[in-house]
Amino acid sequence: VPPVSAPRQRRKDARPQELLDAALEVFVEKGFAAARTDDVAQRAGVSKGTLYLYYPSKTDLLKAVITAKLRGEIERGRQIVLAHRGSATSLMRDFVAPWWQQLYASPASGVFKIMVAEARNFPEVADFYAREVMQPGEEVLTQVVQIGIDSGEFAVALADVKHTVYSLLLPVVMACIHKHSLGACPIEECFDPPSFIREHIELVLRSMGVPPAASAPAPQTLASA
Amino acid sequence: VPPVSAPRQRRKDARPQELLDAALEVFVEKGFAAARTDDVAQRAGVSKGTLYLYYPSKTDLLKAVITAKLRGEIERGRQIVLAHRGSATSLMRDFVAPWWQQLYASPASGVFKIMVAEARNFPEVADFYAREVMQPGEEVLTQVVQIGIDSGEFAVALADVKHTVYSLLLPVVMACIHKHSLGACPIEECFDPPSFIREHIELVLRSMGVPPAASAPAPQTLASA
Amino acid sequence: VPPVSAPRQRRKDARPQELLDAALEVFVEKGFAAARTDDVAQRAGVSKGTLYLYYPSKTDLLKAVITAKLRGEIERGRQIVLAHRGSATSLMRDFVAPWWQQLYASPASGVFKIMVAEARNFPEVADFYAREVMQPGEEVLTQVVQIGIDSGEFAVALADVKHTVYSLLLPVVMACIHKHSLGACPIEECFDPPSFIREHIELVLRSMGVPPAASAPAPQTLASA
Amino acid sequence: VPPVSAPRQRRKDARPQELLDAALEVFVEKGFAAARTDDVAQRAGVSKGTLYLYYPSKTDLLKAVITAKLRGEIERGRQIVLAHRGSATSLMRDFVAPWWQQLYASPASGVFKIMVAEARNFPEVADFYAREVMQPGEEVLTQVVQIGIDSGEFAVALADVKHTVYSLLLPVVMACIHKHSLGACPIEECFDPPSFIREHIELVLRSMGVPPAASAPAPQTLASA
DNA sequence: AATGAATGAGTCTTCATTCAT
DNA sequence: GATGAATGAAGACTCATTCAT
Repeated sequence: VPPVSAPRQRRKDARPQELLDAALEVFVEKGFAAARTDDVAQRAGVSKGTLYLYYPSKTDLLKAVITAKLRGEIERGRQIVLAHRGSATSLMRDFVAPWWQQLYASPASGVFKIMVAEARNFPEVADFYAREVMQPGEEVLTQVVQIGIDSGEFAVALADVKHTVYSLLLPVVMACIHKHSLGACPIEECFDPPSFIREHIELVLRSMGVPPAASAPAPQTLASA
Repeated sequence: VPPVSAPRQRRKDARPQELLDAALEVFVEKGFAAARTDDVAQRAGVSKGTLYLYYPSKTDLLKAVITAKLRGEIERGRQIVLAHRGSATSLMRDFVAPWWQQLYASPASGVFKIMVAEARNFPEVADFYAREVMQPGEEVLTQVVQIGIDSGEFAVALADVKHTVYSLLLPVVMACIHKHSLGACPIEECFDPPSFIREHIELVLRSMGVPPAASAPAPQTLASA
Repeated sequence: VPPVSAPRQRRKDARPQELLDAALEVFVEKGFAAARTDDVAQRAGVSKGTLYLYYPSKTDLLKAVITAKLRGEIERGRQIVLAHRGSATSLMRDFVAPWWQQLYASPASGVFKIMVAEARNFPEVADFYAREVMQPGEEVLTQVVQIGIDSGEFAVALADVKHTVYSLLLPVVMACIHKHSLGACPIEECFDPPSFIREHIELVLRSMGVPPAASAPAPQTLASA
Repeated sequence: VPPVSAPRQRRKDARPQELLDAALEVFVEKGFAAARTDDVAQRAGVSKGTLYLYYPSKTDLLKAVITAKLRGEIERGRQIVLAHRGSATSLMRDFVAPWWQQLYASPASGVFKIMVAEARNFPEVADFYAREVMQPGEEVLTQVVQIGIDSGEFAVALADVKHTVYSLLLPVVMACIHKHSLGACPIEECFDPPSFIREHIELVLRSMGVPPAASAPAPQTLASA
């Protein structure tokens, strides 16, 4: 009786994902242009030739990395907002914050660094990112803020909603980028991203007139999510 | 007969600066690894060989670009704070905002993109940046916030001052980076950075309990919406 | 119950020949160096690995193609001459011409192109070709011409018999080569090889003092003009 | 006083031709696909990089070799025919024969081998060859034969002129190709191309009813041209 | 000081060949 | 026998750097 699934076959199915993981690591570490395809292959545990069995060129690998790693993240955010039934404040504190904390913690956070570095060299990738990531991402957050305004929770009368969304979002994206650039250098630094994300959201809520959360333990609970 | 200070002489003295300007442009556009020294030389109007008369290698050129373009910016910020005698709120609205708006508008804003992309590949550059740019930059802003707290203008009881500074600063850095990556791609986008910077500062001030500016600023804020 | 001679078995026996056919096609089309073993295998309807079950290397495949495809052709020519009992003129018109027309029409004509291209890279193949194809080929034709001279049909007093044979043979070989190089390109061209072969033989006969064919052949010649 | 023309500069001007010569040699020897750019560069006495300063790719080098080496040859033939005032027979014996003998002897003869091998892989090159070499070449010969027919020297009533031209031309082209394939292999062979070319032309003339040249020494004189 | 021709190490990519299934 | 995933050596091409002029 032969084993149910031969390792060779299982390998073949897993390869594309393994290669994407390896490529993400190397591209984030070195930058796309400075990354060697050898390194990607080696980190995935295969030879250089194997890489080309799955992706026809280094550039195609880049595109695959970016699209594969981001599609899911945005959809997760949209689901959170669609499913929520409570207050906008709770949505921010109990769902947006953990979502971002997990995004920051995951390797996918590196994609922002790649995007920023390579957008001008690969216009198609930039198009994809603008259309499939940035736009839906902004829409989700705009919806959250709008819910808060409509319910009277948030007071943003004086400010542009779009700019509020940027004030809310950009620091998180910047934190993701920082994690993989200066944050990865051996420089002493006391920066706790989960806390920062939580407090930043709190700061924006405060700016919209939302009073601080009732008790102290609450934030700690969120941090563990 | 006074020497006419031949244009050639003037040219020669200006060379290093012209080369730095060209290098900044090309590095920001293509990324350091993908940038060709040919392009830098050509954009500076000299031959490739001439470049090497002034900078011994591409990497040295990178270091020179980063150090030369940022030193002044930080010092400007420090001077603003040191010289200021009025309220912290006014400091934010009347000095920090214009400073950042000018930084955003200047080519120096591109250095953030280069830094983010190359920090891990050039640890010495990262060290310089952390020591000479990030740390002083944070100090200056921390000082401003502290002035506001000490004078009773700002209420940041629940939040870490460091995190408040990050909430204040990161969106601006992110905007600078965006300007030179996706913002430079031919994608339709309605984003007015000077307005955003002003409103973002206002948002942070509001989060610290500072009431909106009396009369003049408000219409401007609305007008930009 | 008689065994039905499973198609698989028949297939297996035919494999080597099918592979040679496919290899000939691909080598003639692309040239040996530019031909990919993948293409050969695919055109033969097998996997790349199977190719190596039958031929130990690409070079061995080349050798097999050349030897297999030419051995028969020469032998056919020799048999024609040996078996013939009539005049040398009739031998040329009624047997050599059809033989060459068939050779031109068959895929084997492509071997000349391969040989010409690869002789210097594969001296052993060149040796085989010189010994097994060119020499016997020349011998057969020399014999035909000699028969004509001996019988008084042909007058070649001033010319070397060897050169006469070359004058007779080279255009046909060249036509075969042309068929698979420029003749295969989408270039408008009005060239009818069977007519040319017939007329070329007639030209050489005329140069040896043989009068044009009496009645039947002439109209055919004119018709093709 | 510096030397009038620096060797560096003189070198630069000569490089393209030196590279073409080297490329022709290597392409003819190995075939285009099997030829290594390193070999071409080395044979021209430069480094691989230098090759790419003058020709942007291996394919462009191929095109340049073919066009550069053949343009002149055809023009030479046309000039011969245009300038001639004597009999068509003398044109053939005294001008076409030496022209072909020189072509055979020159490195340019190798271009036929390259063309035959690469026509299908490089349609543009095939187009150029068909338009700029084959067509004018045929035209020139057709003109010669037509002159002979019109003046009553040649009797080709029964044969197609086009086919007569092919009978005349193809053996010479085939001889050129042979020189660089099997003829270049270490195979004993007694083949004297200049004699063959002379006798082949004589054979074709004879087929058109032209009597042999008056005296024996004449051919020898032609051979020395 | 300035030039730009030349270099050659380095990288992406291909493909003949192998071998576990 | 048959397959096709995997390999890695080889080759086209790039580009930072040098140096003769």
